Amino acid sequence: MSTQRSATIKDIASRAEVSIATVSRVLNAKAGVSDAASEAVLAAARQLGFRPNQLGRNLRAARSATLGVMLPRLGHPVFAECLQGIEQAARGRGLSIVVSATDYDRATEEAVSEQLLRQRVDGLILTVADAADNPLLDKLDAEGVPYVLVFNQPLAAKAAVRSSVGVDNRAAAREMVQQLLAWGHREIHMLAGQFGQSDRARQRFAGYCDAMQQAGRDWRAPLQVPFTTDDTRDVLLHLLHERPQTTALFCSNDQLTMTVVRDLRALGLFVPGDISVAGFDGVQTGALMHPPLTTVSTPTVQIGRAAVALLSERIAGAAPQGAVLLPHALVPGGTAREPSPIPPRLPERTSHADPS
Amino acid sequence: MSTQRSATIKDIASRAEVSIATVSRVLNAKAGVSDAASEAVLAAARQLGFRPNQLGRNLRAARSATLGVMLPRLGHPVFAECLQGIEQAARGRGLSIVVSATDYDRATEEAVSEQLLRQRVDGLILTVADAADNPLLDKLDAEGVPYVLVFNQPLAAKAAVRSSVGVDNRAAAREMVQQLLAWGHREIHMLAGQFGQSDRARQRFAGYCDAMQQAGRDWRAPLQVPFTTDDTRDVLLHLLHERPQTTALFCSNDQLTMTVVRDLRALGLFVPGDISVAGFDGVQTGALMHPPLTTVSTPTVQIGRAAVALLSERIAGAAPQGAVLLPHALVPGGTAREPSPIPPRLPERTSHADPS
DNA sequence: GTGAAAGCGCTAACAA
DNA sequence: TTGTTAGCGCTTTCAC
Repeated sequence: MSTQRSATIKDIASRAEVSIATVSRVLNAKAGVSDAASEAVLAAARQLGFRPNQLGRNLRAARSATLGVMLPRLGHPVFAECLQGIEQAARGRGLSIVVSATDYDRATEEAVSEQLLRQRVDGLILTVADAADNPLLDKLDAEGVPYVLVFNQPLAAKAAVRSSVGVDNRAAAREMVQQLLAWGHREIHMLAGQFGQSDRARQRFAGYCDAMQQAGRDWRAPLQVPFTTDDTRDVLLHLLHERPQTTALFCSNDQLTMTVVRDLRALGLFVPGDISVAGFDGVQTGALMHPPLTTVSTPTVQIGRAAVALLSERIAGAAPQGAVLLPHALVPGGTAREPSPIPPRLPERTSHADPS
Repeated sequence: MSTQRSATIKDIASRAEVSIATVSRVLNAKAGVSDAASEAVLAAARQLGFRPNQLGRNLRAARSATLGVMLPRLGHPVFAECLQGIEQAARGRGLSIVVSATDYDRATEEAVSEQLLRQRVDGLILTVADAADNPLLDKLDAEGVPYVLVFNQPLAAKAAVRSSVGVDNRAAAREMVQQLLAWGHREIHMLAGQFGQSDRARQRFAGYCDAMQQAGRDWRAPLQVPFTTDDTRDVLLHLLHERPQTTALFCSNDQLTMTVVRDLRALGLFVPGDISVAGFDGVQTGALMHPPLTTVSTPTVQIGRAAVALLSERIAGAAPQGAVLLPHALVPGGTAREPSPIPPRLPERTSHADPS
């Protein structure tokens, strides 16, 4: 039990009978110290159980060797995997990360980033709810704070001044929907998280429109499902009665995809026999589902790693690199395939608002 | 674009024509400042876009308002959810968290905790690979560092000097296996992550033994599956040929459970028709599986929140509270039920080491 | 009600 | 090769 304050370089200096400058030099492995002094310092440090105080160092250096990370949710598989990549890369470079969640809330984004900046993090890695028109990013630009966006794809207009890492959401969504069309689906509808809360969802919707339009098919506005929704049965029933020719659904993220697959099944529909479902993200558990999710896999961990690499360059003085797009991949999975020639028998339209 | 150094209280002082002491008092809302001075300071701060430098504050206060968090993996749903709880609770208390992963590696645990301590975090929230005999924890105890374990259940002998939050792994596993026995299963085997890397797995195994022994059934050492394994077919084939009477499997974590369910199916077995599978953790995606996982649900988010609360008390000077056990719950799910009267036809025993 | 000054732990410029 | 000293930004005595 030691409640005593921990040793400082001063303590080492007096014990080793040298000056604090010499102690500092030895501890930082600077040249120009005699072997005798060096050994004495090292010995004293060991005896005292010396642990350098990073606080002092930081203040002096006016940097913290720390990266600020700000993500919407930490428990969400996509962000959790990305965070894993960030942490790993940061640790590899001797950097710490201080992590905050924003719950997709602008006010929280504002508060959290301010807190991070007060701690003088060397730079920021962040996903904002909406990068398209975001005062916070403008502020960071104006202040010259080094940052890298993850998952957000900034508008082309801002690409010159902003760095980001992610996938090409629009192109990837287009490819996925093109695949559905190639399988023979004609009426495909989209379900998405709320647009106001996710520019990714918007970009993926744009990709869906691209593909449908190009194929000469009608598209409709996506059904927007709040992030908190964990029962999509009513939404699905509504959709399927209104558009009974629907043979495929495209979901803007895999959390939603898994929920939809479960709920379609709960409504008595077979996936993919009666209806095909495709997703986006490629979360790990998707591959464990039965059937495995048909989805767009995105390199979440690598996105995190790349963000750290990019941010390090920015901190070192490099100019913003614009949007770095990492490769995605279509996962055939088993929740989507050619549409059945006979349309499914639709379930009764009863409310499931009160699940039994 | 402002590469200029940011304003300090000194800048405010000269602009507001007061002393830095007054500035500090105003910014910290201390009493005893005239309205005039107060307004002048606030105005100057606003004009200069002042942002308090936490680094200076920390050095002076000899505390960082930061909690260190050290977990085996950040992408793992259980830890990710826990981290979400930690972050949320910390943010609510105005604390930051600096987060590191250890990859279940002792050397990394050592290095990471040292790094955290150098940053003078006010306390530590951590999951170690093995809390039973851990030099790092002994060191933290000796140094009087406030910390709270999450998920680890310290030995009773250490309960007086250590704080931890988790579930009663042994009791919960016992209940789950008792449930399987109540359904009529007689030969139940366990699959687990590697013991050396997880005291949780060991405790859950102990619970399995408790239940089997109490029911007068034989139990066997669990099949240990490395964390990196994502194909359990060979392990399962081996087990099922050696013990063809097996009707139920108990897995020490849900990641493993989901993999096992998928692989049994790949081997041509029906779950739960041919064989029942039960898991442990209650990860969110488990409920989206088809059928939903039969598992022990654990309050991962609350564990994180409780850890922050406990740690705050420890930092404030409270004595260690020993092990806090949060309630778990048996989730009936659909991957386990009464055993089928007719034993399943076993698949051929061919190697799947090279999956097609 | 206010200000001057010390000092938290550290690094680095400068002098010796 | 070594030591002295200033100072990073802040809070907090202590004196006025």
